[in-house]
Amino acid sequence: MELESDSAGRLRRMYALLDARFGELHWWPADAPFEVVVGAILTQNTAWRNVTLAIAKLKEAAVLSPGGLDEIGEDRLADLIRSSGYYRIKAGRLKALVRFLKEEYGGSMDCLAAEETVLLRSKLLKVHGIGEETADSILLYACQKPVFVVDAYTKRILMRHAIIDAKASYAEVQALFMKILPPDVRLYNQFHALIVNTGKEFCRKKELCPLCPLQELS
DNA sequence: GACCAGGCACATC
DNA sequence: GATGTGCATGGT
Repeated sequence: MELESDSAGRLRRMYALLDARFGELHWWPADAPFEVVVGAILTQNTAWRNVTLAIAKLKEAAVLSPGGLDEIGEDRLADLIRSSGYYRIKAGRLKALVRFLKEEYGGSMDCLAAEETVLLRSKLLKVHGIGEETADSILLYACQKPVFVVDAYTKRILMRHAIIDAKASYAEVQALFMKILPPDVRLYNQFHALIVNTGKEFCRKKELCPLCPLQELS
């Protein structure tokens, strides 16, 4: 229990430090909920910069919509998203996603977002190519559900500050945040954005973080 | 030229 | 359940 409350305090301190350092980040960078969903798949194990190029291609081809992606051929789709890497895999995943959206919600993001959170999460996880992080990104950033998103940066930063160990599961890390923080969409959104910003800038895989705003945590 | 990036599915033990 | 591997581009 003592360890538990210690983690709670450090997570709150972490939020305060990063929020003071970066300010309001206004995530996810997208124009519409459906663009969030597409971006969530395209950014799997991929630098965001490469995703923006692919999104631009989809917009240019006027297919960045449920109907557009449903109509387009998978080979053509793969070609448009080439810059995001794993493009054949991701073309199949986008196809699976729009098929799901069409069959379950008539292609409407509003209907998707109106679904009850726990049920929607379990349904998303059954879609080919959607794992826990992608599902939670969709829930939080496209559907405004209070679900905390855990990614590689989250685990890396928490490990560097000895708040979790290497074998902590996705569910365990997520539960840690959600037990400590109130179920607030704006808070979860901002905290995750702060973590990713910090990870990109100060906490890359093979670097220590001499200028990291989290120095004083450890 | 190696290393890395906002994962996931699948095979194998 | 844990571990290993394929998928692929573009920036540093």
